[in-house]
Amino acid sequence: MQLSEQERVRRDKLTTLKGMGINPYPADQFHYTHSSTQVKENFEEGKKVVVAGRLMSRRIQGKASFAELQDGEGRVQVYFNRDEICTGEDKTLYNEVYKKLLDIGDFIGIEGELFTTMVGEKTIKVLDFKLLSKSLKPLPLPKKDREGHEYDGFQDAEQRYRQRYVDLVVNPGVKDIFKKRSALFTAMRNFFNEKGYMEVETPILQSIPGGAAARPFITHHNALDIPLYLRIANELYLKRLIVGGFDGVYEFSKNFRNEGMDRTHNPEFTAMEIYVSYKDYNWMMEFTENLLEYCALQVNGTTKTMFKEHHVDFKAPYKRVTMTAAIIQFTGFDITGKSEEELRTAALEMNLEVNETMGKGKLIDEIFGEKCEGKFIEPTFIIDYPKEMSPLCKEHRDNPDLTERFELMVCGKEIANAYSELNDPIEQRERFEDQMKLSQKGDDEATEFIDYDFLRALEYGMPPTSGLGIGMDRLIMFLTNNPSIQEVLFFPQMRPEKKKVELTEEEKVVIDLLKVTSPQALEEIKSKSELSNKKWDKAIKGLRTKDQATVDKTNEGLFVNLV
RNA sequence: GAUCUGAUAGCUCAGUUGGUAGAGCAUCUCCCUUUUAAGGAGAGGGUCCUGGGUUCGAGCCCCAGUCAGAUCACCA
Repeated sequence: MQLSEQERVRRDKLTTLKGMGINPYPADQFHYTHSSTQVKENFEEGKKVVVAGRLMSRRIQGKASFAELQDGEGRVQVYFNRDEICTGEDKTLYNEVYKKLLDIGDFIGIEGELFTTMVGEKTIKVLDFKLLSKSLKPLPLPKKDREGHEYDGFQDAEQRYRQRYVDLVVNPGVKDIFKKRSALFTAMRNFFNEKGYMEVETPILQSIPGGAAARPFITHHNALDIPLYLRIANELYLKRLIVGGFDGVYEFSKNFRNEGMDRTHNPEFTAMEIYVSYKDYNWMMEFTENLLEYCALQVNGTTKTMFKEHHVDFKAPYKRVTMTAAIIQFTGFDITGKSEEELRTAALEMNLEVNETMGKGKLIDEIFGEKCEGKFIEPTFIIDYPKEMSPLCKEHRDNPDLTERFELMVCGKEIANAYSELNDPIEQRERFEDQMKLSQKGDDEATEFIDYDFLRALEYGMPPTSGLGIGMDRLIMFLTNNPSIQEVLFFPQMRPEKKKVELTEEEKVVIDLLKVTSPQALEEIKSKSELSNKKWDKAIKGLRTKDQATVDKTNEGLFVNLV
């Protein structure tokens, strides 16, 4: 392993510590009495405390030193004085252990008493300390001056996401995002549980990926010898539970979609779905706005928030705009009663990219998406979607072309989607079949599987039900003013880091030959390499175990491939 | 998938027309008892993302690639 000088120095210190009889990774529990915030909030001059944390900065001035200790809640200043720590003749603990063998990043436990410095900083005077865990890699050290300007920040997005642990240690704002994320989940759970709805779990491995139209990840179950799909949605399973007789069920659902990645899409993301029996989408709208108002308050302490340049207020109630009205408002075009051809012509006149595979629903969605969606900044319910793009939604009670569906738009983005759920099993079957036709026509967003077990469940009877789905990642992006989904996920998906592989001299010879042409006939490359049989064998086996090359047997013979 | 931008010390970043690789912080050594981004003095630390090419000579120019970011496309 290639070590930097600083890493070697820290390993040497580790050895020295062990040589002095100090265990750098002790096993025993460390009993602390106060957290950093408790120290500051319940501050009393002269009070004895025991604290633990990571050493984050040091200012050494000879026989005295100030340092900062960081724990789960924040930082507190500690004061090391040689003669306080080493009361006798032996000054090793201060001169050697503290000054020379500790580093920024080490975890230590401290026993001390509180005092206020001349500059007024609440501080712990160290009477004794103990190394709890030695850190072998130097942390980046961002610093802030009095005006809040940051120096030497750890800001490179790639490094921050790949090494989130470092990001969290060093950038306190990052921790706050995830505390808020957790607070949001707690708030929703409380809101639902208080109303008597039950949190449930449904399968992530599904033999039919249903409930949405999206490209699934596929895997294989060996014992059953069948394909299984990672869920793209949990909707159909939650409705089965409503059929089974629960009044309200909800699930925070990790969903997986094998589609593009960008700052608003991660291959796995979290949705919350809730289904409540005997309700309709009008009830659900009111429920949703109350829910979001409550969540915003719990997370931020206020319903008002900023997202980029937009001021957003989650205070209920929100405006309701029909999709038809929205399209008229922004394009002047009335979609009511229009045929597929008329819609396509209108879309073309608006310079939208449309094609023959698009049905009515898709065309309307395109017009809405391009011309209207981005215009709704304040939370707004868009209601009454065309039937064709909502295969799981009940037909509108007043208009058979529409469905009882709403989406909640915030800052031009969808964050919630809800229906009066379709519970007519015969119509549901027809809608699925229509989707199949769209799919065969080439619409890759249409559902291509029919879940017959779900239809069977509906045939037993599902009460009138309203369902709501909320994109949790998106919502937390809005509540924390983060335009990138990667900032609100602890570990966003990244391309794997390429490990640099150490190759032997013989292996390098073969790789260099493969770089010229690949695949190459085994006998040919072997003679070109001019290696002995034994060395050749070792080299090619080495390359195969290091995943640098493969040997493939074809009708033409054996070939070596560069990976 | 397309376009643009970027990758240099542990971190943040300079690097001129192609001519010995730089700064601040961090690290190491020495001095220093109430500081708060930053006390003083000195020292060490580099696969300039990778692989080719041009050239007497490449961190810099050319080609190919890797990774990331932004914009777009895609996305119930």
